[in-house]
Amino acid sequence: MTAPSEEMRLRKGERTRRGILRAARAQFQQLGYSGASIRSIAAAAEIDPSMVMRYFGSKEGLFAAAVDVDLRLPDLAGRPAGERGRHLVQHFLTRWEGDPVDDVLVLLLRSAVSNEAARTRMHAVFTEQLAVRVAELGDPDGALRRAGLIATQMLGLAYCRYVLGLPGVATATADQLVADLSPTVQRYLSDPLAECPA
Amino acid sequence: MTAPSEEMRLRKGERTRRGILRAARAQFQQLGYSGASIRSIAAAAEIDPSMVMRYFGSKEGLFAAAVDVDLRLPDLAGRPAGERGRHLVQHFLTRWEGDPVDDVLVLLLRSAVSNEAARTRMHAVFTEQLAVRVAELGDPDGALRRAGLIATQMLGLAYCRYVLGLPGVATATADQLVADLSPTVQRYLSDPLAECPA
DNA sequence: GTCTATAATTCGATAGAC
DNA sequence: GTCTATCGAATTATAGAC
Repeated sequence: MTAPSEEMRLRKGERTRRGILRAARAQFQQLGYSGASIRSIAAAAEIDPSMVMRYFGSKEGLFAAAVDVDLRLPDLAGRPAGERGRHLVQHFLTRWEGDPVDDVLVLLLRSAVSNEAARTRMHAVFTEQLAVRVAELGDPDGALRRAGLIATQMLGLAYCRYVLGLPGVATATADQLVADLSPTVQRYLSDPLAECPA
Repeated sequence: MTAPSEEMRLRKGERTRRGILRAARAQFQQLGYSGASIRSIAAAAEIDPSMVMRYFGSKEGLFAAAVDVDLRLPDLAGRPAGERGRHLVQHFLTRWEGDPVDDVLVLLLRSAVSNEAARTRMHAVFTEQLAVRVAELGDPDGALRRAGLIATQMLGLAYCRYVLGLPGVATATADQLVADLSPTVQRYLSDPLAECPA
């Protein structure tokens, strides 16, 4: 009989690695990039600080690994035009309500205010994931602006609800928010955009 | 003939104080609370680091002084109901476009992700300034939620345009943004809110 | 009021034993 | 793979000369 081995429960190294990443996300989220320290992250993960360096090379390497994110945006083109706004809002809220503290997009949101790498990553997520989905609906010229408008509303929601915990926003139910925000996103997806002045 | 004195050009202490505050806002905004240092702030203000301690007592004291903000929100009740959304969006954008880097609300927005004092201050601005204006329009029960919805849209805009510099948002003109966002804010001000589920 | 000097921490990163 | 020990740099804050 061989060791429990590679397949069953992950190799110990992989478990350690994930433990570090989880602790790192929590700390980067609460304290920002420079506020979090390798020492405190290691303490939270209950391992030695030198292990962090071994696995990720540097603090920057750890951060880059921590902010990898796939939004897994649903296909909107296959949906009735009138339901797309609601569907998109619902997708974000379902994802966030599951484990907001653990969601990488919220971490990116918090980190981007003081970290260039996080800003760059956020731009990539925006253009490669959100804008691409919007562009699939036609109006390729306006896709970037439509996606931008949607981003202002959805990132603003994440910021007010999960970062600030604003009274009127954090106390609302997810269903209320879906009902209130869906018409906005629906309009950004389908209504004519303002003309650019001469 | 007395000294040029207290009234004309401010006392030297006051000028120094303002210079420190201006430098501090710029650095806190770019680097976050822990990323900015008293030394670098003092260098930018071209004074000695110990002066900062003398004027503000500590880094926390300096920060608290730097994030004091008055939105100077216009009176909405005196306006035609249909123009309120546009008027409010226009107010924010005019203020931000003037000197976005220097605006204290954007500084608060950036700081609140990693600083408890900034979050607390943001809550106060929200309830004492925005929510109060919204409550003046009637529907006192829904005022907090309406104000919250407006906050998600306007703070989301500030975040995407001034913090992230997102392609579709940062490249738009202020007039385009006013046109695109006004209907949203107008709806949050006046449309019926979603019912709270049983 | 303004500066120098420095105390007291804390940080990221490295070297090397086991 | 995991740990101890430590370096060098940067930080906040204080004490005191002028």
